[in-house]
Amino acid sequence: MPNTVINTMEEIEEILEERGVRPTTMRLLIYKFLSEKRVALSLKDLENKFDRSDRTTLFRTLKTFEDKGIVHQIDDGSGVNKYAVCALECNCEIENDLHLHFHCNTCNETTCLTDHKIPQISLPAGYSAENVNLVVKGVCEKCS
Amino acid sequence: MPNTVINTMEEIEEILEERGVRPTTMRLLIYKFLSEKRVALSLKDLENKFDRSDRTTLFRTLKTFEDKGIVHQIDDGSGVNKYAVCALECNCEIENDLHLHFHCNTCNETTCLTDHKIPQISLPAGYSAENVNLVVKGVCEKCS
DNA sequence: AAATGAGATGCAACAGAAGTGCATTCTTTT
DNA sequence: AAAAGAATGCACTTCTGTTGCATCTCATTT
Repeated sequence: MPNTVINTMEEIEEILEERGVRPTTMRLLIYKFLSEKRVALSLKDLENKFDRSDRTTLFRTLKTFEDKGIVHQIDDGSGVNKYAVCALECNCEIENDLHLHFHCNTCNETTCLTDHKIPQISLPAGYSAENVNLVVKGVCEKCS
Repeated sequence: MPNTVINTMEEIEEILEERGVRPTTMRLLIYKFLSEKRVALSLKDLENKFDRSDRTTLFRTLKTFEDKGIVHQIDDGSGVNKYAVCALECNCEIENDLHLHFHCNTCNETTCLTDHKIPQISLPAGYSAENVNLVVKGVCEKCS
């Protein structure tokens, strides 16, 4: 979830270290960029922003962040993976952090609607859920 | 949705013609194959089945079917697009055909749970929904 | 401070899926 | 049968994601 709070570099450094990620300059900048955006970002978005850094570095940074629970990946159906920083309490667990995502067909932006939890879903007998992905597509506030 | 009913070739021919799709031999076979499967199929699945036909033909057949409302596309988060034949009454409209999809992490199969409609979702002011995609991941009946 | 070593970064190359242009073949219509 | 239009097949391109390996950076140890 994109934080509305802007973190200082010192705070970001703490966040990364808490999760066992070495706070390099690039990682701090990438985290800062992600956390300032209200929307989920793709690798391409990072490439455009950090054009002096290599694709691979950005790619691996996202993977590292994901592995360590710093960002979560979003599949909004656009065909490219997007990422948003997790809320503080978020453990990306099925019980407590399954919010829905809204994908705007006009501006192509994907927003985390953290306040909108996914309703309880009943499954047929024999099926067990581990994860739920709910993406609503339409027109966002900005574009309507 | 994969029909449980097996259609005769004559019936399939009617279905295609009703939708304005010329019922060529390949298209009949592809529809038949799709409709006999309980699960959504990828382009690769069709390639494996119809190895004497060209990828492009299969690709374009799926696109044509999708455009004409004969199949619906499913993004189950596996990274590849999958397709399943629509139910008879399905117009892929938000009001009446939004069922959920279940993706099994073990067998990698995606099933349409047509009986499980997507619950009503409330959106913040200014947002309007055109489409909803709900994929539950976990372990299916067969694999549990 | 210099050496060491682990981790981070950059470059190149690859893999898989999706998509397009064009020539050829098939079907339907006249 | 000829013509027109649609379907198919082949080759090629693009885009995203991914990996291997060499190099660089930084923290730690001596």
